[in-house]
Amino acid sequence: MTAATPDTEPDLLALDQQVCFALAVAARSVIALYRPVLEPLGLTHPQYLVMLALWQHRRLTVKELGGLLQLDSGTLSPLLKRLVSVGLVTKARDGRDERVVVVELTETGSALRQQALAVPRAVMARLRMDVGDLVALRDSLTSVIAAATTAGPPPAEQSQT
Amino acid sequence: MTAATPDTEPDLLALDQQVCFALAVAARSVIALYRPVLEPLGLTHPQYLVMLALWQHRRLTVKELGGLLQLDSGTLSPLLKRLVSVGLVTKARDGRDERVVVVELTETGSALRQQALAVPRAVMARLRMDVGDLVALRDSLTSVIAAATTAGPPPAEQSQT
DNA sequence: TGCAGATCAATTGTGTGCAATCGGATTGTA
DNA sequence: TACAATCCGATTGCACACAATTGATCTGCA
Repeated sequence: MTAATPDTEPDLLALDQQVCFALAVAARSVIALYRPVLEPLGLTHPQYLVMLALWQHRRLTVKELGGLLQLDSGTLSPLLKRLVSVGLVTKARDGRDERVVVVELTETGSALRQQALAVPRAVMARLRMDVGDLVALRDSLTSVIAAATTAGPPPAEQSQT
Repeated sequence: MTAATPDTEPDLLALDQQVCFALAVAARSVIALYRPVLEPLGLTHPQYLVMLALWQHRRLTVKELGGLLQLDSGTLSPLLKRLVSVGLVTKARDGRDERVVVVELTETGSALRQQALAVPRAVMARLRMDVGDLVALRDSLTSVIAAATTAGPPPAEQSQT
């Protein structure tokens, strides 16, 4: 039980640090689990996420990709450049709006999906974990993402000047 | 739309991807919450974690730091170099074992703790989130970290020792 | 004593991730 | 038609994060 004493402050502060540190370590650990599985495909984890988005949508602008993956162009530009260099995707400016760059799968990129289908199972094999725990984790993560992304800066600053 | 069909295989595979992606996004989002709070202290989030460890232990070897934070020397070396350059910590080789590098707080580094005490509260103010959800998240994360770090490569290789 | 193997930190190279800025293109407005 | 504001992606600079290698040191064993 959570002792409902008025002085719960210290616990909350400690909890915050535990959660953030655990979040960072967990993300790195799970991504590390993907590494050997993705290595035969020649993909890093972020590249795998980009390919997942393209396998689903076939054709996306850089901005759309950034929205889906929560990444900006500073990260996506070099990443896509590498995917282009290995022949998995193509980049081309949209004729109707020359500002927009459309990313599209190549034949090779589409074909890679077949090998990628085995990835989730392989990762799950390494991460032997209770399904219920996994569902609970996903729900918790959804809450944090919502709280962290909607939360404006602090509560609200009184305008001064 | 969570269809509870007896053929749960596809759902599990999809869930797996959601979890890992959500983990990456959540970690980045929460670390982004720390950024403006840590900025007045002149610290990045990984640097803040190193300082937290030193405020607690006062004196640690690079290896001990790596064990506590789950980071290797390739990450810690340049990070510590920056903390040394701004005068928060010192590095010195151990006299008894010249391979070991001992990291220690300077006066400035110790004094910074006073300002850092306000950090958790400020982050919690930005992350307006139910405490129960936070506890659930921490517990879930603990499970994943345990599962991801203890899990050897694939299921099991035939012993060859 | 002497040497092979292990340990530890640093370094190098690659790949994200983010802030800030730039240049080209489009859109709204006068 | 001009022109300012906006939008979009690329680029630059900095800071992790990890694999692989290197160099210095220590330890165990013959």
